[in-house]
Amino acid sequence: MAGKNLGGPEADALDLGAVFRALADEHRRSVMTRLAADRSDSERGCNSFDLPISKQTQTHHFRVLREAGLIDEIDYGNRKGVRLRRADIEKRFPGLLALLEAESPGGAAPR
Amino acid sequence: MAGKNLGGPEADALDLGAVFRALADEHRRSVMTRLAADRSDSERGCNSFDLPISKQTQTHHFRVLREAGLIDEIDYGNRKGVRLRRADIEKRFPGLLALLEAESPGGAAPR
DNA sequence: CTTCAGGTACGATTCAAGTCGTACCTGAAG
DNA sequence: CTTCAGGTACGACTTGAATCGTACCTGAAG
Repeated sequence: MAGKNLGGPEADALDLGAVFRALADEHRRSVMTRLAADRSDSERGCNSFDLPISKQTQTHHFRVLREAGLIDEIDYGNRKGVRLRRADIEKRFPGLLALLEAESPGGAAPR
Repeated sequence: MAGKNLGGPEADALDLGAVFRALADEHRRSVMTRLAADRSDSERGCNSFDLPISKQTQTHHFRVLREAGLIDEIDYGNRKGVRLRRADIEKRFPGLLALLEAESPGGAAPR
């Protein structure tokens, strides 16, 4: 029952180019914006984002995010979980998640 | 003699998607990394970056950076100047330039 | 004036990326 | 067992972006 975590790069190995390429796509940025705005960092289902694209394309986008080191994907066989790698991102690229959070619909307010 | 400043978006109109798309390219990110690391924010020539690409392609890349609102281009007719829009970027996307500066060859040292 | 370096405009080419169709796998629920 | 929803693998298509060739413009220096 315990899903296995699909591999991604180590925290130190995160590449800014890969991160920017990942965030250049609107759908992926939408996912990251919502993940950054959710401070609970709870594991979420892949279809909790209501992306207006086919499931094959969703698979592709989540894979890109994982290979960029931005999320963890937990494979349960017939479903999949997604979790933001907040600590690793914050350590390697401090401030990046704040930029994304500021793009959240209700998240532009400075604190 | 006074070059005219080629237009770009206003500070408030900077789009994070366009910025990420601009920074996704290695050559453009190389330019921005060096601009971010140079705290003098002086105007620089376009060929002061030693990009290993043709001049037509350089024109294309600098245009993308300008249209994303990251740089100003000053047209003198037969040459061109480039200046980082540090204040506007810092206002709209605080911390972004620090991320780029950290990628600078000698700029990874935390303060 | 002519020459020349820096830059642009336009088009063509090449390549990467987003998208989806078809087929298949996986685990849970009947 | 069968059924079904969620997900993946593979291939094909399409679009956008990076690159460059050719031609032309601009201003400065002879």
